[in-house]
Amino acid sequence: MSDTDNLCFDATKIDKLQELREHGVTAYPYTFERKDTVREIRERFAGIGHEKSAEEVSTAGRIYVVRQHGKTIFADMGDSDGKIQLYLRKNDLGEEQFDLFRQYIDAGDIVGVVGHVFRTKMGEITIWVDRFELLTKSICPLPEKFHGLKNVEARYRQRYLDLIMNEDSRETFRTRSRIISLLRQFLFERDYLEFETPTLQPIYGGANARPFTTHHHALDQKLYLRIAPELYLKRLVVGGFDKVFEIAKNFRNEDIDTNHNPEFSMVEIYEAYRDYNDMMDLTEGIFSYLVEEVHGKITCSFAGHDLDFARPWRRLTMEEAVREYAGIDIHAHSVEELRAFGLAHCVEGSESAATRGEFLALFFDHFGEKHLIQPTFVYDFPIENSPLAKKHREKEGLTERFELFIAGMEMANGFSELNDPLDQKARLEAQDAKRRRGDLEAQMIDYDFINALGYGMPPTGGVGIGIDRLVMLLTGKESIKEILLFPQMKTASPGQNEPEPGQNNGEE
RNA sequence: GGGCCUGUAGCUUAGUUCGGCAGAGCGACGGACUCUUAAUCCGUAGGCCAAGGGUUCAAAUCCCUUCAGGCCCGCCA
Repeated sequence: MSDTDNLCFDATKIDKLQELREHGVTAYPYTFERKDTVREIRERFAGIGHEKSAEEVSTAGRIYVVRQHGKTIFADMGDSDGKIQLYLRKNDLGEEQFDLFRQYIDAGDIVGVVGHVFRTKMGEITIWVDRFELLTKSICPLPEKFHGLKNVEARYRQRYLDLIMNEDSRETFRTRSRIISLLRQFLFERDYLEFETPTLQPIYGGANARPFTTHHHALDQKLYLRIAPELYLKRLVVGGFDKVFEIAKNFRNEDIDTNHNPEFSMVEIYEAYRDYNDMMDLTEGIFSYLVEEVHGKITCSFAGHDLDFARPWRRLTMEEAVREYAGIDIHAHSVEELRAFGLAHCVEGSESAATRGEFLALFFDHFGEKHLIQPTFVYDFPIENSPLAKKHREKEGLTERFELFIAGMEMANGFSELNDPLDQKARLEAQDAKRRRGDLEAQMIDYDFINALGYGMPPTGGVGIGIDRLVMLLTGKESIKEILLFPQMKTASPGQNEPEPGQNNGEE
């Protein structure tokens, strides 16, 4: 495969680079003494008039547009949080430097400038450049200055270019960074400890999902990329850390769509001596704090919905949700009647479901989820699909588990953590039996985890919050690809995904 | 897995209905211009119309296959 299939280098720009070197110009110097950012200059000189400032400024950034006017040049330069106009004159720079800029500095290049600030006749705050230095020569053409980079696929595949060109995209990822930072701050202020647990796991667990597999050569052992950090974080609670959390990348071998990426971020939080009611309170606290910090108010709009995060939020049991949205009382009917109801309404899975609990979950998924627009906790899940949640203290066949729904999306999942080692052993054995029967999403038995419970885990509440969906919500982006810097995309050009000769690609 | 839609120059796109020389703007390159800002003016180059096959005197356009992407549904937390 030739270079030109993969590279967008511009022959003219490479020629310019070569000529610059012949002129003794260093195209890729090592440093530049930047004393001011664009934002600082804009703030400090907000009141500047047409007279040049006495004070000298020194800043650096990427050139976006060059407007040549014979013996003067205007250019727009931007750094990570702003753009500013440059003004260069042949009189000031001297013929040699001026011609160097005119000939060789293009949109896309990164330069450092030293000069004074003034406001042009048209009112634009501008740096009157005394001297400049090429800091990085760009040899790829920049997209068009006015329309920018719009092509969705190119924006995802070449995110760096998207970020260079689209301020809206930069703003989205600034917000993402801020959300994660605020989340940490919220938890640190409440004395939670942040830990990192293994991503490569010999036994996967903590969720129902199909894992990615890999192989460790020296150990000659199969390993899985984690589908959840849950079982390791609970070991920490057993070990005596009462308030822990992890912001974890999880990996699930599933299809990709507007709400799912194979690797995604989640915060999982565990706290001893708390139950699922406390974790619902905590979840409310986190979301309402973030909404208020990011939006400056307790509401936000998403996908055409006006969402109100003022506490307390609606809480209803799964039975109540099914009664309200499916119009059927689970307990008033036999399993046969429930099946007939399910079949009549084309509820997926109705043929094989065998218990009230299974029908409860099926009916909720079918009728309930899409109606839950305003923040709503649904709680008390059937035991059948909650192998890590504690049995309900009063209700037979249910667990103390909740999920949070906002705008029809599942945003969080938590429970009173199962800490009875014998119960946990039985439930994981049941999962493993399903797995051996071919259920690709059922869990394995982690005996070491069961053993840890055997030493005694205090009563514990836990919750996992999907960070990507949280960021979608707070940035108003309806596709997960818009809020992931590098969403998973199928390899575009043939040959790029093939293993190097003589190497094992690590797949099982 | 199913449905709908998209792919034309570096970027943004017209042309596809109804087959008839592949067009524009920006960008690039050369030239003019000392307060412009989507600068302006003059000139030049740049295309295997996603890939492959078919129908036709003639295909960007019609048909088939493939690739990549978007949206919706299914599966999935």
